[in-house]
Formats: sequence, structure tokens, C-alpha cells
Amino acid sequence: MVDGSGTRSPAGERVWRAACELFSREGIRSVGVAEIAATSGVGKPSLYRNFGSKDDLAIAYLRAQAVAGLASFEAAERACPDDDLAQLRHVIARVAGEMGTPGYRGCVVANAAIEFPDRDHPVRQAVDELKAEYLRRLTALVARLPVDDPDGLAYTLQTLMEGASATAQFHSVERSRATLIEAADRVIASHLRE
Amino acid sequence: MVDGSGTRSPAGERVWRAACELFSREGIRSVGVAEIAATSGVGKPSLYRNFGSKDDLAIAYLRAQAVAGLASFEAAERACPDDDLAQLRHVIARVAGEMGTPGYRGCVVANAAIEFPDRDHPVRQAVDELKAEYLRRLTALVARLPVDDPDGLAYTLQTLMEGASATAQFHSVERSRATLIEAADRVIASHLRE
DNA sequence: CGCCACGCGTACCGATCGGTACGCAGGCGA
DNA sequence: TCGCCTGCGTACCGATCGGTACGCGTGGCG
Repeated sequence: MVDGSGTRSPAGERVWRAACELFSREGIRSVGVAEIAATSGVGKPSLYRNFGSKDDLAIAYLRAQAVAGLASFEAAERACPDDDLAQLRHVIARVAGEMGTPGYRGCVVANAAIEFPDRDHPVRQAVDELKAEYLRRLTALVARLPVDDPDGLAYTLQTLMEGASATAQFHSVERSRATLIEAADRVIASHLRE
Repeated sequence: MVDGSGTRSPAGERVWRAACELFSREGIRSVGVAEIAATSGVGKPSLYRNFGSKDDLAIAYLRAQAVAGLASFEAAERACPDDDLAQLRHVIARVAGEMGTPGYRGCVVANAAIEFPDRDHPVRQAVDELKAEYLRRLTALVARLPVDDPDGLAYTLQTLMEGASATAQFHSVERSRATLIEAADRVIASHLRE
């Protein structure tokens, strides 16, 4: 799921694949480099040769997941080029749809913010960066709608997405998904001027 | 901030205080038992004598935080006994207000769900339990309002609270707080039948 | 005064963490 | 055929993890 963009050695590629799998399933702090190496079937030094450290590997993983998320904006524009509202719904639906994947653990980027509370930690800084970028893109899309407070609406929608991602983990995935869709509709409707 | 309810030895009390402080500030997994013991000024065995394990201590901490959160329902009923809508706003305002505390790290219970991805882990099971209880209480309050879908509204409000708690960590606390209040108002308004 | 039981801290345990020194195996040019 | 360079895994490092064996100090009671 998602490439890592850089050209890598065969061993590095196996490490990347295993790391994405494990990070998605169990989070970042819960998996050790030994586990990644064992799962990928390569030695630890191959991991450290291709990625400088576990932190760097984690950051690369988060970046890859984030660009995959941002890709939904382009997909939305491709799907309905002349309907901004439909594009927004498309982006929201993508988040809602992801919640159905087995073993869903919420947004991995947001989770990383919890796993690394220290704001000076490089992983945490990457998280803040990526989240800001997503909000920026979402705001840009919302700003094309006939609303009076695009920043407020975009922030509210991101809040709903984060909240739904969270509640899906300890409540019902189905209810979280339905709630995200419906609440987003209500909020959008209450912002749209007619 | 919150008692631990059980009677404890003096050393145990110091452990409890230090653990609450550290868990709130840095999360659960990030702090070791040695750090808790050192901060509280007691030896590790005192920690294990008063609480059976780090997991048990963490669960006790989460329970204490959760009952503190549930207390806002009673406080709301005391503050405005005959106005259910005002009570609901009171509960929401409490969550919004907590976001202003320095070093705010979101809902510690929700964070624990991220820190312990394994659903069989005792800490994680406590989290699911506590979150379910909160939703139950919230739903009971919402059900007293003239709305057609109290379960849906309660779930939406919890989603907003979780989302605001999350965004406050990597975006702006002020915006998250304002968004929670305003979005909750919009959603409540759209559910109320007149 | 002497005894005992209890609460406590020092010092340690094995396991696991992220990270690395080093040596082996294989392909290529000479 | 030889030498070299590259890419890889084995085995190890110190640090830290959660948890515990054990002995010291003290206060109550005979």
C-alpha cells in the first residue's frame, strides 16, 4: 500500500513492506526493529542501511500514508471536476470507507501524535507538519464552496474525521462511519448559504 | 486531581500522585515504573505492593480520570436541574474547558486505546469499558431532549469531543475549543424538533 | 529491655529495546 | 585466477524495560 518513492535495495524493499504492514496493524512504538527485520526476512543492518533509524523509517511511513490520504483530493477532482461539493463528499467518504478495513486502527498519523507526546521528537514534528498540510488542502477545497466561514467548516470537518476515526476503535465502526457521513452533511448544510 | 478511592499506605499515596502527574503529562507507555518511583521518592517495591503491576496502576489511573469525567454529568444536573439542554451544554463545555490546561494531551482514555492496540490487553479492555460507559451516560442525557434520534446525536457529540481533543494536539487549542462548542450547537440545533 | 512483625529501599533479575562491529559470500574487472 | 568491492546476516553492544529477592530499620507489645 503506497510506495516509498525512493529507489531501494531488494532487502530494503522487503523491510519497507514489512514495516508498513506492522506499523499499520500494531502502531509504531509497539513494534521493534527486530520484529520488522524478522518479518521481512532480512537482518537488522539492512534496515539501518536503507533507512537511517527506526524514527526515520517511521517518518517515511507516515509521509507515505499522508500522501495516500492527500491523493483523495486529486481523485475527487478527477471524479467530479466541476462539483466542489461532491468533491468534498468524496474526500469524506474516503475516510469513512477506510474505517471498514479489518483491524482498522484510526488515522496512523494522529495515532503517532499520541505515541510520541514529546513535541520535539522528529516523529512528532512530522505528524504536526502532515496534519497541517491536510487541513490546508481541506480548507482550500471548502473555500470553493459558497460558505461564509470556510476555515471554520474545514476545521469542523477535520474534527469530525478525527473523532470518527477515534470512536471507531472503541465503539462501532459502522456507527462511526454513518455518524461521520451524516454529521458532515448536517454541518455542511448549516454552513452553506443559499 | 481525583482521589484513587482505596485506602493506601503513605508511600502508595506518593506513587499514586506521581503516576497521575506523569501519565497525564507523558502518556502511559512513555513513563517507566522506575521514573514513577523516582519522582515519587519511593522504591519500586512500594509501587508493586500498593498496585499489583504497572498495568493495574494504569487502569486505576484511567478509571479515576473517567469517573472525574462522568462527574461532569452530576455537576451539570446540580447546576441546572430543570434544563436538560443546558446540562448537555455544560458537559460539552467541560470538555472544551479542559483543553485549555497547559500541556493538554487530549483524552487520556482515548489515548490509552492508541497506546495499547492489542484489544486483549487489560488496559485496552478497561478503555473500551470506560468509553462505553461515557457514551451511555451521554445518550441518557440526550434522550431527555426533544430529538428524534438521541442515539445518533449522542454518538455525533462524542465524535466531536474526541475529534476536538485530537485536533487540539496538533492544531490550535483555541480553534479546537471554539469548533467543538460551535459545531455541537449546530448539530444539536439540527436534531431538535420544534 | 527484648522480641517480633511490618513497611520500606537497595540491588538485582531476565527480557527486550534501538543500534552496530565484523566477517562472509558473490560478481566484476584485470 | 586473483583481488576487490559491494550487499548481506550473525552476533554482539549498552541502555532500559517491568518485576522481584532480600535485608535493613522501626514501632508496638510483652
